[in-house]
Amino acid sequence: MSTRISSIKHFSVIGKYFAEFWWDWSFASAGDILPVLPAVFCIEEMSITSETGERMISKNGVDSPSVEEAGSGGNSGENGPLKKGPWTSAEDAILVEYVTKHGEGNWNAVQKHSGLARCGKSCRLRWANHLRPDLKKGAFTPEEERRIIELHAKMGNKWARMAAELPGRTDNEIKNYWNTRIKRRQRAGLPIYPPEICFQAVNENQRNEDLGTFSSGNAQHHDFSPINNFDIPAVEFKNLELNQQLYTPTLLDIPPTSLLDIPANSLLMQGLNPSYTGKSVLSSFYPSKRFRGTESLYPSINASVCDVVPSGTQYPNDGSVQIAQSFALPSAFDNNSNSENPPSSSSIRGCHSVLNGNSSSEPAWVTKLELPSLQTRTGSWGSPSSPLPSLECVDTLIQTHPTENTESCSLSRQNSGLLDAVLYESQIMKNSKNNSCQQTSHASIMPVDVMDTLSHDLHETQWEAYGDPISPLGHSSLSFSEYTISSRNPLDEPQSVETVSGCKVKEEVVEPVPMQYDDNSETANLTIFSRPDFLLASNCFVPNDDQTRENSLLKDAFGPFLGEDLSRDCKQMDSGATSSAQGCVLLLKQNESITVHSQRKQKDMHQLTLNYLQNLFTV
DNA sequence: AATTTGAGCAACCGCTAGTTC
DNA sequence: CGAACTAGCGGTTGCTCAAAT
Repeated sequence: MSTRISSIKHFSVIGKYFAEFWWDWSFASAGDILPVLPAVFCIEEMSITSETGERMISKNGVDSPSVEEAGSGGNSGENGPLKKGPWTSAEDAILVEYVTKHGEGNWNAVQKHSGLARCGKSCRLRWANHLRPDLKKGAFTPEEERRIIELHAKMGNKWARMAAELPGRTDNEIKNYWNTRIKRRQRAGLPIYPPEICFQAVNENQRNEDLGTFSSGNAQHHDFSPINNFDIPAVEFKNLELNQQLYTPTLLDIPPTSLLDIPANSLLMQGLNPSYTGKSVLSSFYPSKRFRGTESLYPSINASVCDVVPSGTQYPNDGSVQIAQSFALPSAFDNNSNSENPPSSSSIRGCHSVLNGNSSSEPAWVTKLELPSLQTRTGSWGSPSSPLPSLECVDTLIQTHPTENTESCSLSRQNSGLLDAVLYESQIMKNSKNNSCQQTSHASIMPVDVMDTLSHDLHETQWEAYGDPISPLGHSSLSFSEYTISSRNPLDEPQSVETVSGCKVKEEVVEPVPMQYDDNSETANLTIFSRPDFLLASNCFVPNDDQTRENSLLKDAFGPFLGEDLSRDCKQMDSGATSSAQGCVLLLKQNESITVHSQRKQKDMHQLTLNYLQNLFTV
């Protein structure tokens, strides 16, 4: 026995494994628990003597009670310090016994009545995550994994709700799984959502819209209807190694990998159409935290999407300008037409803390990043929901045709940073200005009824244009069609990775099955709403009073920085046009909120933004 | 064989929000 | 109405273990 135990480094490990055994064999009924306890104590006692109680010191330096203490309530914690760190089987037993007797709830009473030196919260977590008899142990099954992906595509980071859909699984478990999966797939350069999930979610969203959810204009339901909940799931991108050197000072103080993880081309696509501005990139900057009930996550976006914008009149045909709009904040494009979401006095309404009424002193995006899932929003937003193809999807799209342009190898997103990618795309856009002109002229946002009637035409013209494999966006939209169809196993890993001129690109196996958009108005509509450049509609292009004020701010803020170019740009904005500068100024304004914490950050960001714009204008 | 690195997991923290008293 | 309690969330930390170096 001692040999067996000595092979296990920590008694908590014993407890862990024993707990599994214990539950598997002893939890047929709650009444079966207690007879097992002596065995638990026996093993742990031995492990302590053989391995010492090194782990009894918790990380905060509080002496943890020994097993005996925990078991006997020697360090009850009612007056003494509460124990932290891994739970022992003895503690588990105490907790289980307590819950068996008294039921769940009133967790703070556990400590008082059972002598367990754990806070109520810890007890609750332990019970919920490990001791509940209905918990499923072991790794997720493929089916569960598939389900998690699906659910995440619909719900975002609603771990508890996801857990509710997966019997026996806990939110923490799912969260850990998801985060691990994200990391793994990011490392592998894979899209987070498998293509079929993308398509499925988009389809579901569209179906729901067709059922009238979005026309109800009722925000009360969106929290109950995950699919319609435009909640932005958190997607963590911490470990992607791309371009860290270049951006380590980081634009906007966003962890560089997080920003860069947003595929440059998706930024570009957004940039190509200012309507894309408000959400995917910026929602990453302004992640949703939990919001409940009637809260509208992005009221300004809400307003923006449904506004009518004359087509083709207000977008400067300068790709670089438009690109910069990728960085604009939602608030910049909010003309507050939605009475349900009155204009905020803050010009940075995209900021989560503002939206949620929180007065966090720190911008939410300093520490949190989320990417949009495939969710759409409906309800109070009263707008056609925009089933966002995940950025990961776009990411994959980018990689689908890596050799279409030889330049992509020298300046591909894979090998260069965001700025490089932007510059690269700018160059391409210059080369295909005619194309982009045509494209952007269609890039305006119109209300859903208009969209309905025009979607067909839009598709025929714009979509084809996007499908041009030579155009800057050609590969994107084209491959999106392919992408959504060509999936095999959603969990498939890439078949191969090939290197083209030093650029590592993932090879996607694509079955060239064309979508019949034209024959299916629903699908066509879906296509339009799914299009990245449609998704982030903005009403900023309709000048109003707010706009005028904004533009005046622009001039003030950017004049000294950019001189003639920007001044010209701002003048255009005075007449209703918009500009990259607008977004950047807002970034600067946003950055001012950082100043409280770090003038250095602000300085860095000013410089970075300035450099960015200068690069744009000089490409 | 020793060390390093990274994945996976459990647990915690800080916070917000809902519910109950 | 406010306090206490609880649930939930996002993020983080620390640990173990296995693979890589």
